Amino acid sequence: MSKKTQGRKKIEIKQLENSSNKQVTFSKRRAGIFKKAGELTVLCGADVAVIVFSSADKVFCYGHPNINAVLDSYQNGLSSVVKVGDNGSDVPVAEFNKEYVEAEKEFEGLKRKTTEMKEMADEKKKVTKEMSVSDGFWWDEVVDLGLMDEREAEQYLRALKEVRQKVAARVHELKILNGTMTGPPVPMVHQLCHIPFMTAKNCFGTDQDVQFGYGYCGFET
Amino acid sequence: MSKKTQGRKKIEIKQLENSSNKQVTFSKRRAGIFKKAGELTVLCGADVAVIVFSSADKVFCYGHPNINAVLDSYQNGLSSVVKVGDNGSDVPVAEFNKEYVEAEKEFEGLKRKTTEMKEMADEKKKVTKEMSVSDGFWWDEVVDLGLMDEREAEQYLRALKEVRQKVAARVHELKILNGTMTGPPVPMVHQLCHIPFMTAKNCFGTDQDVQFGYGYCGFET
DNA sequence: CAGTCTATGATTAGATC
DNA sequence: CGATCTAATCATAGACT
Repeated sequence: MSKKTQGRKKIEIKQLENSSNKQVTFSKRRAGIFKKAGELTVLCGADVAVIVFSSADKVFCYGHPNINAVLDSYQNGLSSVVKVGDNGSDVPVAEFNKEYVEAEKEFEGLKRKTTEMKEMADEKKKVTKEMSVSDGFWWDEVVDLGLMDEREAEQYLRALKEVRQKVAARVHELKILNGTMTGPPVPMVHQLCHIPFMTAKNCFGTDQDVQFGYGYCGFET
Repeated sequence: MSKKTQGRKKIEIKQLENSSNKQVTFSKRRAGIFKKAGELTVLCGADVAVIVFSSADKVFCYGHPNINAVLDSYQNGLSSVVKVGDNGSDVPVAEFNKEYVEAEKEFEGLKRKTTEMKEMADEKKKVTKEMSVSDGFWWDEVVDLGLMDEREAEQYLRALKEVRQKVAARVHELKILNGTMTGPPVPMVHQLCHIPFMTAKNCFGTDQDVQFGYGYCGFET
C-alpha cells in the first residue's frame, strides 16, 4: 500500500506565493511560536511578549504575565540590567541611565518651579480677571485632572502624544546634528534585528543557503 | 561501540530547577524563537516583535521591520483590522475607533482654538509685560521647539510622559467609575494570554498532562 | 559561558476531510 | 476556513570542549 502522505517537505525560507498556503502556514507557525513562548516562560521563568501582524495587518499577540506589563517594562526600562554591545556585557541600568536620572532630578526642580509660577499666575489672573484669556489654555488643565471628563482626557492624551512625538523628533534631530548619540532614556541594546533577504553570507548563522539573517544592533528606545 | 549521546530527551514543561541548565535552555530556546519569528516574517510577510526578559531581567528582543515600528503599530493601532472576540471576527479599526476618530477631530478644533487663544494671550502679554510670569510656563515652549536644546528636550519628554501617565490613570479611573468601558483608542482583542500552571484541564489545547495553558481575552491597550 | 555533537522528540508541509 | 493525518524535516537535551 502506498504512503498516505509524503510527509513534511523541505521548504525554502522565502516569501510564499500561494496565498492560501501562506495563510495556513501563517496560522500554524504563529501557533508554534506562541507555544514556544509559553514554554520558555514556564521552563525559564521568562517574561515574554510576542506581537504578530499578518500581511493583512491582523494583529495577534501573546504575553506573560500579560503583554502590557512586558511592553511597559521594555519601554520604561524596568530591567535591572541591559545587555550592551556586541559582546553582550552587562551594564546596570542605573549607570546607563545616569544622564537620564540627572535629567529627572532637574525636572523635579523644574516642576516645583512651575507649580510656583502657576500659583503666581493664578493670583495675577484674579487681579486681571478682565482678561479674555482668563479661562486659560487647554494645557492648564494639567494641574487639575479631577475636573476633566473622560472625553476631555482622551483628547488630552492625543494632544500630549502629538507633542511628545514632535519633541522626540526634535531630540533625534539635535542628537544627530550634535554628533552626540548619547544614551536615550533607556536603550534596549541587545536587540536582534531581522535583516530580510541578505545578499551576502549570514554573518551570524551557519546556514549555507541563507535567505535572511539576523544582526545585533544598538538602537534607541 | 556505544552511542555517543543519548540524544534529545523528553522533558516536562515545568520550571527548571538546575540553574545552569536553565540558563542554557533559555539561550537555546530564545534563539529558536527568534529564528522562528524571522521565518514567519519571510514566509508570510508578517511583522513580528518579540521581547524576552530573562528571570534575571535581562532583556532580549527581535523585531521586523524593527521592534519600535511593531510596538508603535500595536499601541497606536495602525492595523486596518482587528480580530475581535472569541470567534475572532474581523472588525475594521476605523469603525472600532469611531469614537476615537471623532475625539481626534474635536481635538483638531481645540488645537486651532488654542492657537488663537495663544496669540491673543501673547498680545495681552505685550500689553501687560510687567507681569512676572511673562516668561511663560514651561509648557508654553511646546510651540517653540526650535529653541530647545537637547537637555531641555529630554526633560520635556520626561515631563510629558509623567503627565500622560497621570491622564491615562485618570481616564481609566473614570471609565471604571462610569461603568463605561468603551473602547480604548485601539484595543487589541485577539490576545492569547498565558495562564501558567492551570489547575484544571486545558480549555483550549488538547494535551492530557497540561502544565500550562492559553486563553483568549479581550483587554485594553 | 558559547559552540559542537548526536539521537530523539517536536514541528510542520502537503494532502485530505 | 479549520481539523486530522503522516512522513520527513527541524529543534534541542544532555554531554562534552
